Amino acid sequence: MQIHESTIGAIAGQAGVNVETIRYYQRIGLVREPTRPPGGVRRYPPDTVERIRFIKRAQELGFALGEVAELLRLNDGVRCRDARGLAARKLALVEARIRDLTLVRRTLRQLIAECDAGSAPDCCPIIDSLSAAGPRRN
Amino acid sequence: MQIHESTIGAIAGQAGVNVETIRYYQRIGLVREPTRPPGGVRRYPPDTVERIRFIKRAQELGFALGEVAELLRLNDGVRCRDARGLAARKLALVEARIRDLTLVRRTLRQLIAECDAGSAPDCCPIIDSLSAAGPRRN
DNA sequence: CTAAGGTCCGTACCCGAGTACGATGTCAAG
DNA sequence: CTTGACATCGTACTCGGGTACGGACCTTAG
Repeated sequence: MQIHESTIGAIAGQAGVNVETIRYYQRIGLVREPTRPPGGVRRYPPDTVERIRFIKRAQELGFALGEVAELLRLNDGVRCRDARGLAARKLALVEARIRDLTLVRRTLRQLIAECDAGSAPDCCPIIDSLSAAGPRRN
Repeated sequence: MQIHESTIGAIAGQAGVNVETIRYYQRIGLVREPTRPPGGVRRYPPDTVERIRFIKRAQELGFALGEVAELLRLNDGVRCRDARGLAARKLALVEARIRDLTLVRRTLRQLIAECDAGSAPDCCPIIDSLSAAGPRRN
């Protein structure tokens, strides 16, 4: 009952998601749906758990499910050349995000420092700083 | 007609958003709705544009509108102490995101380097790396 | 004054990412 | 063999973040 179980519920438990979530991922093609033995119950290979954990992890990092699907195709597909391009595009995306967040971090740190200095009567000039850092990029 | 306009359409134009979006922001309390002169049309103070730009910028940086509302309260509110705490929590969040993304960046770089090396028959071990970096944190 | 274009307002719709639910089927332990 | 837990499936609902639409009203240029 241990080595081969992996019904949907077991998988969900191990991956820490709702059964419905797995069903949803199957609907959108993120997780393969094992063929069902006629009049039986689907059994999932154990790496399904890893796959779902990967999805969840990537999602936390700010990838939408569509992007996650692409990332997974890197691995699933044999098409290494496509993969490289995809990874490169993703990398650029991630780097941009890091740059932006680094800016936000600096702003927040300054804000906190100013608050701590306790000086400013107009403490918390966060809007000014952020909107200055903002659309001026264009 | 220039100096005092700021009808909703003008504001939307300057901020680069849809009129409907401003209406939406008003519904959810992100943007103040100026009182309407009876049988007339609302006029918006020019800083509304800045506010909306700020919202859009913060959103791009990964803040949900609810979080943006909190950020804005930092500035609107006189409650500097609360503001500091809020900013500090936001900062922690941003730092965590940066750390995570830095990991992803490294993974993607490695992946690309490996692809370029052209060696691996199982090119693109991105799932392995990411899921290793992933839920193991628990 | 009138016509065009903008505002106001409510309501409905969209997408992404799930969650919930109810009917029916399957499986395993007692 | 029955009972209870779980699986399957379809459909509907939720929530965030908007977009679209239609009818009424307002404003302004010609």
